[in-house]
Amino acid sequence: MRISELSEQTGVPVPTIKYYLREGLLPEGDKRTPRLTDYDGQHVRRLELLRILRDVGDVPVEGLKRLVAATETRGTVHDLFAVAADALAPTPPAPGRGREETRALADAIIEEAGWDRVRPDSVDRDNLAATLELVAGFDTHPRGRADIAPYVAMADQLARHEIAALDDGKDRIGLLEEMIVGQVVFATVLTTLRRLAEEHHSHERFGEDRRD
Amino acid sequence: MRISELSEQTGVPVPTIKYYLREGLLPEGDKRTPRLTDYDGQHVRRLELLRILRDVGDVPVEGLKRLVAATETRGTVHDLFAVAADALAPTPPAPGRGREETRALADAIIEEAGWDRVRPDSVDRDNLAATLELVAGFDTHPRGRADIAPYVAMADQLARHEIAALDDGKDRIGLLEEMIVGQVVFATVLTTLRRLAEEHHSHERFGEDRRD
DNA sequence: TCGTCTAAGACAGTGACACTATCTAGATGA
DNA sequence: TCATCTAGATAGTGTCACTGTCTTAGACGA
Repeated sequence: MRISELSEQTGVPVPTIKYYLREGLLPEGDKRTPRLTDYDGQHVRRLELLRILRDVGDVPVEGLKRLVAATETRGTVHDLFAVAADALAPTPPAPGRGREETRALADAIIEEAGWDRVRPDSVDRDNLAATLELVAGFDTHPRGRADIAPYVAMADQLARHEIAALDDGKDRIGLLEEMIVGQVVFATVLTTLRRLAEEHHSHERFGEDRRD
Repeated sequence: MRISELSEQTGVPVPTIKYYLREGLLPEGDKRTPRLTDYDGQHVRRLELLRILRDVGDVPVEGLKRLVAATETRGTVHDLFAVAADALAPTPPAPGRGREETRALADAIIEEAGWDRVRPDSVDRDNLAATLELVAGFDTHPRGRADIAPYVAMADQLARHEIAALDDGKDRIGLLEEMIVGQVVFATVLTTLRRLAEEHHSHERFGEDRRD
């Protein structure tokens, strides 16, 4: 398959494909001659995967690179997932004042949840701490563990469901793809559903409420 | 309070405050003379709110503008929330092929959830449809209602919890702020917690799994 | 074989976004 | 007094994710 065909089949413009090739997001095709390269179904699939992660999940190109690098991870499938989680997590903002405490709070939340398999240096420990730091000082919202507890329970449920739903017939990269797409797609879906559900449920409490 | 003080108290640079003033995100201060304007606690609070929405929730400036406009909404608090939900929702991408079906599927999901108070023209109906459209054709992931059902149940739980948690002592704008900050902050928190939970729970199933 | 098409690869340019900087004229205040 | 600050207008910056242009040269149908 030539690059123009690859472009037609996926809907991704040729210059964008070239860009992804340059960035190492898409493996090189089979170079038949210096002027003819052959692409195949593997490239089509990779391109579709990249587009879903970008368009649905807003994963930055930098994150996609980390994810591609993560596929090289040796060890168990669990190890692979852990590295991929870091790749997918946003880079935490530089700590401001109060990060020490929020980091301790984040660690306490994770411990209390019983998530003892989370690496001590997981990027998301810092992400959680950073979010708590940013909202500290704003009156409404999360002051301590109690406010977060319902979300911990929810996240736990979600994760169990998603891990259980993975298709055992796949190889490690297949499992990784399914996990990542699920994480990204359902994060978006859940956010949207939640806004819809809030619109619905606010009616019962505030449907007649005309307060100033 | 002068603009430099407002900047110090909030940590937002003066040029950024001027930018927000220009964009109408921050109300003008009290103009004592043509060269001296007085800002107060209301401005501090608004600035903190704007920063949380941008830094934690990645709400674009355009969305912040829609939100500010939404505060003018007459009618019930429920009406106010509905307009704010549209303001906070991303603008749906232009429909591609297959949008008709995914839109019908989105509507069916909402109906099946029993969310009959959602406006027929809610922006998030299109957002849900757009996401379903983008992942259609990728083998893993949401094919139909059954895949989405667990997320619908989860969103329903979340929304009930959050609506119930709102402080009844506030005025309509206070309620709106609490709702918005909660939505945005907890969406981020939940996404992070979920990645952490997946790292933990993947250990049980894949901790020894070294498949190729 | 000729002539047109298209590819690879290098590199420059674009557009959106969210600021950030500069400049001017005119107060303010130690 | 005079360095410092202000409002307001306008221009510039940095990042990100592409997108376009150009050159060289193989591919392929007539």
